[in-house]
Amino acid sequence: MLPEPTPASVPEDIQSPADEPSRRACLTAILRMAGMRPTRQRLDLADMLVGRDRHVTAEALYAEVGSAGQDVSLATVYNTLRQFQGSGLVREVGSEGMKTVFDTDTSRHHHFFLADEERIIDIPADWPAVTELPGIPAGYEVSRVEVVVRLRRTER
Amino acid sequence: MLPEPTPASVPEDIQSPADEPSRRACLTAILRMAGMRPTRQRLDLADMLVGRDRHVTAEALYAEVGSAGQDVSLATVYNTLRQFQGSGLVREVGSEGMKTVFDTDTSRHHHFFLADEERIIDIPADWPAVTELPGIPAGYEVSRVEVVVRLRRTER
DNA sequence: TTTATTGCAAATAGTTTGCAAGCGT
DNA sequence: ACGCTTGCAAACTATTTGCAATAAA
Repeated sequence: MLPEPTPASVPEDIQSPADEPSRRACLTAILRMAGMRPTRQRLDLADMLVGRDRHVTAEALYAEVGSAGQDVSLATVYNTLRQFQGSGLVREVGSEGMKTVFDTDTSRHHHFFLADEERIIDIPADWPAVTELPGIPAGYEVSRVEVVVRLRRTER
Repeated sequence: MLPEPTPASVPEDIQSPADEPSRRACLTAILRMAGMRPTRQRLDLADMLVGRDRHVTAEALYAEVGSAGQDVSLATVYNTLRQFQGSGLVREVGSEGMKTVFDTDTSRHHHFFLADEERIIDIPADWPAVTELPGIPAGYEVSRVEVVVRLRRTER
């Protein structure tokens, strides 16, 4: 998806992985493509996220960036994560809005989630949602399987 | 699951549905069974929830109970919903904790959720999670299907 | 009368925002 | 220089909690 950046000359006085300079160049290109100025803080954050396989909270990323010597304010971490989200660099997990929703039907069933209307509808319990489970990590057992089918209004 | 309450004599000077008094008796029994004192506010809240098919937020329930003339403080609504949840009278929907989690992998895939450890693990994208969709309400289209497999440590 | 429950206000947690100062182009 | 970004603090939203007053057993 990304063009390999031209390998720049690599100085040796860097304590990070060997491909660090070209990685920075790559990240700069990505930010530009997304219409964002490649500021120091955006590069630092992108560095910890792009191409890595992670699940992070704003708070955790803030702590991490801080302990790495770089310095990015918490507000900027929040704002930058939202910008990255807007550009498809990261994706929000779960998050059915911020309020807790309680369901009076406590039996096994799944949900339609109408984001635009802040509304939740039950999917009938007899729907064969998940017929086969993925391999569970050792030492764990399934406590609940929840399927959320997010709906949006059809255009026109 | 509940024994039918003995049908009490039903006075006629009540503006609620005809079975209201026996319903209150039933709710009282439920609260007692759950080890809660059947206070006025708990009965009022249980009345709007038990046996009805609803998805409510604390805020919405508070507004509703207020506009119904009864009066329950917001804090009590919150606390009572948690108590009801503990007794299995209601169930929390979704809610993977309160912090927003961002995933650096933006491709289609699902998640294991380890509640105890505040940790999320990707389920490999090739897992055939949902083979068949439920009937979608008219006027809507699916924007995303998300499966959360909640795991807990196996005891011992 | 003893113990549970309520309501209020204050505390907390997570996140967003306004605005002056600073950086990228 | 011009405009986007940052950082700080204050604002906000959702929820919990401490505690004195009150109601249930």
